Amino acid sequence: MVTINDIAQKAGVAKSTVSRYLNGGSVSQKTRDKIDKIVNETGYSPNTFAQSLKAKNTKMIGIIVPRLDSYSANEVLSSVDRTLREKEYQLLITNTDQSSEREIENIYTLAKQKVAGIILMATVVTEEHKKVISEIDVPVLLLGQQAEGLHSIGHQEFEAGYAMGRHAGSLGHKNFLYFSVFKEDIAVGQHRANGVLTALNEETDVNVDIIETSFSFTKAYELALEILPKTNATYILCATDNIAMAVLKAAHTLQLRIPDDFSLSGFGGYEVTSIVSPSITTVKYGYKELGETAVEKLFQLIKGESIEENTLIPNYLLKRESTVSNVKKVE
Amino acid sequence: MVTINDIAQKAGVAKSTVSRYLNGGSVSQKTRDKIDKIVNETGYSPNTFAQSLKAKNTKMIGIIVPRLDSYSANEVLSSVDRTLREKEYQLLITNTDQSSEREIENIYTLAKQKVAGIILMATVVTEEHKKVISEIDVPVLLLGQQAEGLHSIGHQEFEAGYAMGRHAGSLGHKNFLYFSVFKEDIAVGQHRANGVLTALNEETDVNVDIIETSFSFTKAYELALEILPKTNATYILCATDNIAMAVLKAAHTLQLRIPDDFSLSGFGGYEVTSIVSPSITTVKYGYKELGETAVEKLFQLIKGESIEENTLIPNYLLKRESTVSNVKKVE
DNA sequence: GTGAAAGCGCTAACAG
DNA sequence: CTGTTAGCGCTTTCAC
Repeated sequence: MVTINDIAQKAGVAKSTVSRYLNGGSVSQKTRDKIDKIVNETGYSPNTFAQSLKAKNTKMIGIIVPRLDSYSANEVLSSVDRTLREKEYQLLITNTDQSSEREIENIYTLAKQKVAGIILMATVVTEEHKKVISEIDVPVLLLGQQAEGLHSIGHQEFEAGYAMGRHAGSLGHKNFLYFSVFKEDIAVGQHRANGVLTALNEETDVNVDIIETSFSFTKAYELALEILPKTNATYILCATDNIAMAVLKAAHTLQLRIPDDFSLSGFGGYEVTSIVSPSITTVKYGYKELGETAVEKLFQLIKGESIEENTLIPNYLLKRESTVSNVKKVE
Repeated sequence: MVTINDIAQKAGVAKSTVSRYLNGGSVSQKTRDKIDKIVNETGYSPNTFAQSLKAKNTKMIGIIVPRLDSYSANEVLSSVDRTLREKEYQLLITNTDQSSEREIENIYTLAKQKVAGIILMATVVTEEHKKVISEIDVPVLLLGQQAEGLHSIGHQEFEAGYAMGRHAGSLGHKNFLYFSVFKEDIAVGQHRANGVLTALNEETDVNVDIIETSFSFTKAYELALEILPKTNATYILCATDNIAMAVLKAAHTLQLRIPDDFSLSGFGGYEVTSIVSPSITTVKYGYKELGETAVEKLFQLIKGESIEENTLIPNYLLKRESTVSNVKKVE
């Protein structure tokens, strides 16, 4: 391994001069050229660890994701990665497999690695999270959820839910079924759901059943198999596209037709919703923008600038084949 | 920041003793307890960089992926991550956005970070790759491709192609269309394709058209829109599930029916192929096993053990609704 | 502009 | 078993 000492020696200068050369300090053109040559010859590249030892932090950003096999997580990941690369930062991705405990663990691990900042895609933010975050002195940006006292960025969940609720209501349906998720998930289980329910309650004579399921495709599928035969809903709203896909599959299994037997919609704007038939009405979230803005906000945090506690990214409704007017059936 | 010195001082021992305590050296129970207490009180955790400075390598494995938004990449990623965690290793994921140049770059970056080993999901392995890999002295395991002189692990591509070809042939079709990918991709563009063609050529009186497309959904979709109306094939094989999904969508757009107008199959075993209707015949690859075995092999490499140059993971055919016997149409 | 020297936090002989 | 003593490769004063 070639070190700064080797370079200094070969160039006949002190290693501090090489260090200056490396870090843009003042070095005469002559010395610079000399060192340049040696560095190129040897292919020298400074030892990141030795650098970090002094520097106290690195050009790395850590991101903690609940799962690697989720469309939305990957969209954000791609976007964050791209944005970071422009800034010559490295992304360190760690996966928690949806374990809250592992989230805490990973915050520590990343802090130890001296990442400059952490983006945390938590599902649920506990007191313990807050404690750990305050202990380490690395800025943390919450993504997708909010929590008091922590900086966060996320989607306009209420607005998304509301837009979808309006759409559903405007089609003249009266009986709705909403596949929601557990309330501990503030963003999806509360804000998104509230948006949906608020809009639906603005309609007259409507009946809304709410059923709680999880983000798991399989679980949602099994639940749908059980529920679909019993419900009289003519419009089924699902809290995520994933759940909507599960309901679609269940409908298929049960030989029910969408949108003839019932309308169906999801949330998320997953690509697959446009491929299946019928294509599924959904809300397209701004994952790319979310990733970009997250990085921007995190850097402001790192620089010590003060930013608003919570940033929300807009989204828009995509009306597709899976949702139709209820009037049709009456005709 | 609390350092080993602080601990040593507070415990009234030398820092080397603390170091030994940390690394499982021989320390008396009494001293151990004393240090234990201080460590817990202070929440001390050793500085990874200082450790790495000496150790010359870290408990991190780097993985270079061509894209973050691909099903197969994520399956492997999940599996590698899980396996690594059991060994208390961290995964450092870097993304190349399918740029070969960036692959080279990332190999360097990871080597500089002193990862213990690198898993490279390359699409094409150039001479430059080989050069770089030989320069750094970190073991590299190629995943999904093979190249002479490099250790690799991948799928049984030929066998997969052959199995699918047999299936297609056995259904009595005579006119086939194969959406392949560029030949530079050895695994998919050559081995998989060869498997398909070999099997198909064992049939009599068959006609196989080959059309080259890319891994991009959109590109495949547009190409399919153009090709489908012209072809007389009754069975369309696609090199990936992604391409198959694109063809499915194109068929939909063109109001063609699958499998009535033609049978369709993909490769990969993506979850979505079981959700759409008709469900799509595919080959289920062992992504999980691939990830696990990759880690295992990489660790053998790291330990300096010699392993076979190339390891292949088996897969199996999933017959679904999208492929039916040609005889049907004659009836 | 440049060099000498003092660490950064930790590990690893080497004595004792 | 434990303390002393060198470094690991690099950055950063502080004189010159």
